[in-house]
Amino acid sequence: MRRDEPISTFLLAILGLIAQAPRSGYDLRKIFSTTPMGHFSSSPGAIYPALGRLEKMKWIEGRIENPKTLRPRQVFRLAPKGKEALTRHVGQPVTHDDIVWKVDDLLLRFGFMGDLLGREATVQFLGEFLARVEAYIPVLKQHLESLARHPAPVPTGRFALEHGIESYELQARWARRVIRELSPVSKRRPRAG
Amino acid sequence: MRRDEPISTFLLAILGLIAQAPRSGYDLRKIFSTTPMGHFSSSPGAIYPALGRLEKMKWIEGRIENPKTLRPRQVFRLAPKGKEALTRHVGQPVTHDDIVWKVDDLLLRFGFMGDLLGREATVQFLGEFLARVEAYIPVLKQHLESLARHPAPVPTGRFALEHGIESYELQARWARRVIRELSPVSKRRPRAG
DNA sequence: AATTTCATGTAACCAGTTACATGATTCA
DNA sequence: TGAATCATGTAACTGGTTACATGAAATT
Repeated sequence: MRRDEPISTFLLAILGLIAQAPRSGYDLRKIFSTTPMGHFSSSPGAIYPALGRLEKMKWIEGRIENPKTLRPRQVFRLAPKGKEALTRHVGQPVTHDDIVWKVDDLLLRFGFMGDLLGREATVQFLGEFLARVEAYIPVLKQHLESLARHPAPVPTGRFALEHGIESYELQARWARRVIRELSPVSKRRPRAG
Repeated sequence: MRRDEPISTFLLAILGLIAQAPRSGYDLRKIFSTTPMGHFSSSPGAIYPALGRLEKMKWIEGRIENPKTLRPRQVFRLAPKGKEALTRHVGQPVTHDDIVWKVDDLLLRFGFMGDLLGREATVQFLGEFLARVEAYIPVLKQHLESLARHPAPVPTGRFALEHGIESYELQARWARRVIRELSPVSKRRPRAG
């Protein structure tokens, strides 16, 4: 078995967007530069070579729309190989390192997951996510304590770490909420009485 | 006037840490790999060349500790030019783009700011940060509304965006709290009665 | 005696940034 | 008529990743 080629956050974004609907390089640029999705800025020098690579790997395929014009618009759609790779990637288990170094990536994977994996797998993903986050918070609090032992006149370092901790706590709350909303309530039991 | 050479998040982290105390490449690697500070992973292939560049720019200067051994430990301290550049960089005004694409960078700047700029400038920075965040939240809510108009069976995209909005709301609360804590309360007025 | 930790670095590769280039079409 | 938008791309540069390499000192 060949090992999976790793999918960077940037490629993930491109693949995910193309999975939602066929798109051109220009479409992607617009999305990256105008919507909250994708704070990966995107210059043509990043997008077009990436699309070229994905096409060469047979993960996407381009179809030229107006063949006669000089610079015809080329729309890419996801090829079976790409769909397989993308699906496998977003469904990967959540690791500790993901939580510490790649939250953005996790959130992006989550954002595309609904259509690709369905409800059950999504809930499972959130469960793993929640467990990892809950395990990490105490570690951060430990660091905070040792930081607090060296007081500074303007302790911005400590405040920054507190911000980090609060962020993870928020993520845990968010995950719990979404799990709840995605779990079948078997038609919300009517109030007794 | 020569334009400032831009300081990447990675260089910022290195400079800020060296500003706190003289450190070797190895020290930095340890910090990046073991503490919550710096989710910029750091391989030697990133750290050592970066230190080399900073030294060539005269922003830091290295002092070799055990000159006789084959691989002597080299400890870097911040040079005046580096301190000036770092101070200028962290004190830069908070822009909209920072809020959207470089929150990590902002938090890092904030974390180092206490020692470099003092209380007043820090509070001002937080004020700008808060204003930008408060201005951005409605924009995100707008996007959320338009997303909500295309319902999906498992709307993970919508949930991801909600996560983003909640994060910014948290940041606003955090900023308000820290501003409060850093503002001189003129000795907390004793309760009347 | 073997493993881990301290400590620094290089080389090949890959990918992203910036700036440049082209030219049609639509709008003011 | 001039500006903005649509639309795609290349070239030079820079910097980060991975993997490799070296070897002393401390620990087990």
